[in-house]
Amino acid sequence: MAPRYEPHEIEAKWQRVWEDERAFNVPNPRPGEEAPERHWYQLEMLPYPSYNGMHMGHVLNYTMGDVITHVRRRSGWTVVRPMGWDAFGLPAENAAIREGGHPREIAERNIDTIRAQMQRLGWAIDWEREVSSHDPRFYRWTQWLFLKLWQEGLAYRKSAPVNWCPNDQTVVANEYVVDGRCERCGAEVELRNMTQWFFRTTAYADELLEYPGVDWPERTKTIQRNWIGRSEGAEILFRVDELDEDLAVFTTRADTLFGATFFVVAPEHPFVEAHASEDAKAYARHAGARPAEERAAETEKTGAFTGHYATNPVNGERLPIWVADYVLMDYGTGAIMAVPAHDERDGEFAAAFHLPVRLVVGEDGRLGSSGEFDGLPAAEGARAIVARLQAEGRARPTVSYRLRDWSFSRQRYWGCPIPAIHCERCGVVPVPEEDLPLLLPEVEDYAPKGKAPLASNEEWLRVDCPQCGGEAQRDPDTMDTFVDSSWYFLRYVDPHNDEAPFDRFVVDYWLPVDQYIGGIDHTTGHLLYSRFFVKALNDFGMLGFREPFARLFHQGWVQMGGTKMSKTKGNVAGPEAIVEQYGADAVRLYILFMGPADQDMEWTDSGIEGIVRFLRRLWRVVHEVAERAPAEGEPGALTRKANETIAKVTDDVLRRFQFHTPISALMELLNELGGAPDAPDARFAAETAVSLIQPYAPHIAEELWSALGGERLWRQPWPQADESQLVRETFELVVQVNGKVRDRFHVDAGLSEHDLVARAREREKVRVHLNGGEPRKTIVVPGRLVNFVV
RNA sequence: GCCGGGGUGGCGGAACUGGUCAGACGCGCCCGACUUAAAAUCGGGUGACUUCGGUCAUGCGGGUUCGAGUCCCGCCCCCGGCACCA
Repeated sequence: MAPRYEPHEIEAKWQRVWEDERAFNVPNPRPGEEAPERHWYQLEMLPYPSYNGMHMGHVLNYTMGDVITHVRRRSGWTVVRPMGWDAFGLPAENAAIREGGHPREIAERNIDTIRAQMQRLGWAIDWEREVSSHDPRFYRWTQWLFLKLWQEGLAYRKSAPVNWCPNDQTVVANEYVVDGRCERCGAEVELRNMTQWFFRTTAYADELLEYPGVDWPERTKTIQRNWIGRSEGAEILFRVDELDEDLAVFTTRADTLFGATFFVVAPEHPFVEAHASEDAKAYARHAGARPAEERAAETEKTGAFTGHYATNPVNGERLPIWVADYVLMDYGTGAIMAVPAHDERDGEFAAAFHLPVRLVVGEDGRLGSSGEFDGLPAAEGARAIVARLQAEGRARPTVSYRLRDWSFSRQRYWGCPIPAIHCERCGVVPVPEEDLPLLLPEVEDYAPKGKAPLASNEEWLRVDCPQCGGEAQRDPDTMDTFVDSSWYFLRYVDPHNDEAPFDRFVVDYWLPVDQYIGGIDHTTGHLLYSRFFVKALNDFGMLGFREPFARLFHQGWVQMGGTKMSKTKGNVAGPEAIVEQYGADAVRLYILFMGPADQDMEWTDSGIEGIVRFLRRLWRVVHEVAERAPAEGEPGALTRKANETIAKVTDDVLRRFQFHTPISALMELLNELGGAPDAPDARFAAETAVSLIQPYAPHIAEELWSALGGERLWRQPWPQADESQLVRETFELVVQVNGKVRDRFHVDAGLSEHDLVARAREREKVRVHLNGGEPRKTIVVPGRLVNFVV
């Protein structure tokens, strides 16, 4: 009799063994010593410990990573699979304000809960590499990297309009403003002019458009490319004769220059304040104060004449200069030449203010009314016009981007302090490297008040200038948490390094990350920032690659009530209830069996019974086989089925990234095995089933492997399909007449096409449908079918 | 509007390069066995219609092909990204 299946007992037992035997701890290579050549860096996006526990979306994500880790490990790869915590950030801070307590306590409590859940689920993680962004041993190096980027000119300060969240009382990066609202809290953001720290992400705009040697989903690359928004065009200077001043415009349609009939500047353009009429200034003040969202939603064009004229450099025409809010200050030069005939928005404006319209590109795509350029195709015309103006010093080809530099200062407490000192005499001075980490001080009150909470900590704020020794002040802002997550994957592989953020030899060994798994919502944020960091650090000579993530997979959302699980919506389901009732193996199998991992899925536990039945049947059948004396005889159908399953599971996991179909295949194998537990190859089939299910359900697999007399399944080589067993000796031949199946019967696989046709024609059902006639055409698909066309 | 992804049984989904009557595997449902009974377990059935010969079925309409869920053209619907970006 088989013992009872007690998931809690066997799961605890094997988790202890794995820990004692350091089953999933992986050493780093050392220079001069031999290290495994086949290595694999398996990474899933690090969790944000804002919940007191994981939800099923996390479980899906990390279980997928776990399956890959096991299959790769057992296929001969040395797999590193670390884990850590994105612990800084607003949710912990807001929770602390709401509930009392310190954000550190809340973050660390949540980390403890999540870590315990992860361990309970039995994931193959190298816990000795655990890092947390709020740990001074980590953020010391975040600060160090900031100083490096600053020193190299990739971090700088400037006053610029930034997104201000009035609820969180802090700046929010463009990437995390959705529909004009703060992605975190949903409050409508305002534009504010503030002096902020920026990373010069635009320095890599062109390179970020390319993905050399990188296997990413097409849609992800498209989203990033849309976000970067590269347009080729030209900057053209228009002269304002009476002011003896030039105004630059950016255009992608230099071919329409002869069609310009007016000129427009953005309300925020310095020209308005300097030279515009009082009416125009009043308009600009009013328009500029409106939120960008509202401006964009406006269908009616509004504007005012400034009282000045700009001269079109190509034909000397004087164009009235208007101010209008449909022109944006932060794209191009904040000024445009308006061509109402060839630009929809300019056309609307011209209609509203009765301005002239002049057509200069014909139906045939060639220029007209354009002087010497008449007859040229548009693209060629644009080049020719820019070339002529360039010779006159009035134009140059340029490229414009939608991408903005990343503003990363936050007026909040719970983040990495910025190691910069403001000195009246010396300006902004870096904190000396030997003074790092610059510790986050304790403060009494970190409630947002519109200025950084650290600014109220006088004692911390006051400091001697490292350059002149005079009285100076620390920078009171903290860094965006996306700075932490832009390099955590580098620290994971060298987490205990006290000399540097990471060792180049070590990162060059493990990285780029072989497989990254995470949500597509991070496409224009974290994923773009991480690429920026890696390119910059490569330029600094700190590492030897330019892309952080070689392969990328986005899991679908686990939803409840049709929307993504979120704590604020209250639709969160965690694994604990199912773990408690059925064990970790059941949860792991069930979440992967729910459907294709890249598709959104509606959470329901109504199907868990099927998985539990499967596990119990597996338990019973394998024990039944283990207790029988092996039968004598030739391998048969079970051997072939087992080999087919090996091929299917391996291919699905490693090549197709499909995790639910292997479970179906294993169910099929078990169904066959259950029907023939006394077959001569039952033992082989049982061993194969247990071995193949190990990545999904490692605890029951270990236990059953022991029952079959094996040991340490996690160290056993991944099964290889025996090709010779995949070849069938007979197959079912389908016979069609005019494409309709009329008969099917088993034939020897070795028959020639001629024989197949002959055998097919003998069949009674086929003869009836052939009606005595001769087929006009016969199609033979070897190994499958014969089709007669009459 | 532009770009990307997707529409298959009551449900989740399978069918990987056009080729074994599309629907694997599981859920649900129905029937049966065991049981005093229930649960659990085990066995069987389950796309629709049917005059039981078949016929119709993968969002809709057309096309290519001996053969289309799979390829092509047009349309409808759903999801995601970008959007007054010159």
